[in-house]
Amino acid sequence: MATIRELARQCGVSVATVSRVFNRPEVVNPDTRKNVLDTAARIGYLPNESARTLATKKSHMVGLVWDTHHRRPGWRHPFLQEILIGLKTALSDRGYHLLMLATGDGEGSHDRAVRRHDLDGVVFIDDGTEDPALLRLAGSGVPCVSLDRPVTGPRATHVISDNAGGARGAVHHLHGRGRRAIATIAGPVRTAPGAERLAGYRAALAELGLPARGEYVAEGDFYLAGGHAAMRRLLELDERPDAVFVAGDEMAIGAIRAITEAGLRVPEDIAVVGFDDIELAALVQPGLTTVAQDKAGFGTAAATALIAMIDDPAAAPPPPAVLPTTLVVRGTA
Amino acid sequence: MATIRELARQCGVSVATVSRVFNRPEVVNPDTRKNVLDTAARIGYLPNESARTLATKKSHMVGLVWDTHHRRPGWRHPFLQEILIGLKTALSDRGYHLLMLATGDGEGSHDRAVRRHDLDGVVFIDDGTEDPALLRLAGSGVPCVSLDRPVTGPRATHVISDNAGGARGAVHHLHGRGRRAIATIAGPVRTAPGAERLAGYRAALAELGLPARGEYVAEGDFYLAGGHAAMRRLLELDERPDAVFVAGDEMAIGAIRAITEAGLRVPEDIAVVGFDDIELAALVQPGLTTVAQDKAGFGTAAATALIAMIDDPAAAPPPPAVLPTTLVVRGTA
DNA sequence: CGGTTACATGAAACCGGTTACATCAGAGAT
DNA sequence: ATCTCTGATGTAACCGGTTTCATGTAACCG
Repeated sequence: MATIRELARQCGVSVATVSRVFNRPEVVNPDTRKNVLDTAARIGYLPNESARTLATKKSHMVGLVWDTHHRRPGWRHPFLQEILIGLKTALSDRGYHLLMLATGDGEGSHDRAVRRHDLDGVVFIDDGTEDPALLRLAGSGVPCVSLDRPVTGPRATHVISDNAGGARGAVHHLHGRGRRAIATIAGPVRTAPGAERLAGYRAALAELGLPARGEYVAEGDFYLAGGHAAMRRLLELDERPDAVFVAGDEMAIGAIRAITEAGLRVPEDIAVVGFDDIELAALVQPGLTTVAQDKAGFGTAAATALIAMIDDPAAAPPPPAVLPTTLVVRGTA
Repeated sequence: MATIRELARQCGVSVATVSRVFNRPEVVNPDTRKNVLDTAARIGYLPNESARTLATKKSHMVGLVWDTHHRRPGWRHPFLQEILIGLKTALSDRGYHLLMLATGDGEGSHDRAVRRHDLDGVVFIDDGTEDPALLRLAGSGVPCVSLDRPVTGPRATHVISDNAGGARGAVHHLHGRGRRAIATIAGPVRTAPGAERLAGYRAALAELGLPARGEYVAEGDFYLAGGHAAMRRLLELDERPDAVFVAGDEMAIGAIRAITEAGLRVPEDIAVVGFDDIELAALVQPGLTTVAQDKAGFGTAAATALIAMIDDPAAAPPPPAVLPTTLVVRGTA
């Protein structure tokens, strides 16, 4: 394995010069530089990352923590792969790598791993506000960015969809289709997306001059069964709604199933708009009209924010990134 | 940040002793050991991974390479999250971490990353046989384990589902339901799963004494549209099949759609069995009967194989792990 | 022409661990 | 009492980079 000293010897220069060629090429004489680079390529020299990290305290690695044993067993993050791709691409463009730190390692191990490996930053994916190890991390001054949930810390920020705006757009769309009795199936209000989408629904009703009826708000759990149950409750109301804004696609599929089981038709009797645009939304029949999140945007926005914080250790954390949503009109509304 | 020398000073011992406490605790006096561990906990000492790696050439990290720009844009690996969880859990139990190395970095960068970071091993996820960088890697003597596709190399092995067995089971199941005109929609035969599932289908026909008709084999592409198109071809045959074994769930959904569009019913007119047991399989209506793969098993089997190779550098690579499949009977057959 | 300056480079300390080898005390053997 | 062996520990070199500081050379200036 070629080391920097070996390379220096072959080039007839000192190790300091070789190091400069790779780290601050502009300060070394162009001829020397070319010579070093050529020989490096010839003998297959690659700088050793551990040695660099040891000397500089910068690992060029960021940790990725995501919950492996989610609140619900069998839960799959709807966008994990897209987020991973976005993150990975944006990070590797800047010379960073991603180290996985799934929840469930020995207690409180995230912050340990960060210190042991000199990680330059961390991203929390759809998680983070409950685990004490994560709070400790966010508070410790390591650059952190959280996806889908706000997080506070001296060098922490987050990226989130425009949940309220997307919800508003959905309700306006239903109104535009002539619906007036518009109900909602909300996510758990203790989650940021759940609360924000509900707020957007209410804001839209107010803007449209529609009454805000308490019985038109059913709380679900973001899962299919919860959407199903919530819809059944809505169907039992005296004044049955003619449209539902559902705060998550999986719940929306459940809701549609409940509607169908009740002998009603979608969208003729009840129109449905979901939120997320999961893969399934395009595959069910009729196709689910839904508010699409910018999946790849999560990854790239997170990478951008993280790198900004890493590059300028003194600066304040960038403001939360709010990703625009898009209404995808298919068959259910 | 506490270093080993600082800890040694506070304990009144040498750095060598401290190092031994963490690496070969049995050779140090129990009293000394306890003293060192206690003070370590008190001052929050954590051994620095870069320094360890530099000294030992073992990074306790394994690379994960998976294709970010798959053959088809928008392709999502059906099990990525489950595999990741299985891998991560099994690896972190043994003190290893996962470093992500997505395809699409600068050309041929996988093997570079492996060398730069002194990675102890690599896992390829549903990928690997085409990229020259991966072949180079597998040939280079780094422990490699590939998921879903065979690989060869001095220290390479793979884990794969019992594709042939699963396919056989599916056909036997259809036969048991009284079907005799059993067609198949195969995956691309150049892929291992595609070829093996087709072989299993043929084997079952032979076992059951059913004729092997060439026109009953339609090749798909593992995607919904391909399954749809393949099914339409099967529907045009003079002797229409009364059952189809489809080598992938997504294709199966497409096939069912084609059947429905033709005015036929599933399973009454044509029974369908898929392969994979993707999330969607349980959510469509009627539920898709399918051959389930052991998703978490992929991750744990890969981790086990990898660690075996890492622990014994001299040994031959373990034989390929073949994961059993399970037939999940739902509504389509 | 002496003095300042910019530029290119080298020598050596340093990052924080591991480990080969040396040392030493005490137990057991002769 | 002396020798040997074992167990516990310490000394110092080493892993492969980065970076401070010193040095040398050539250009620039009044």
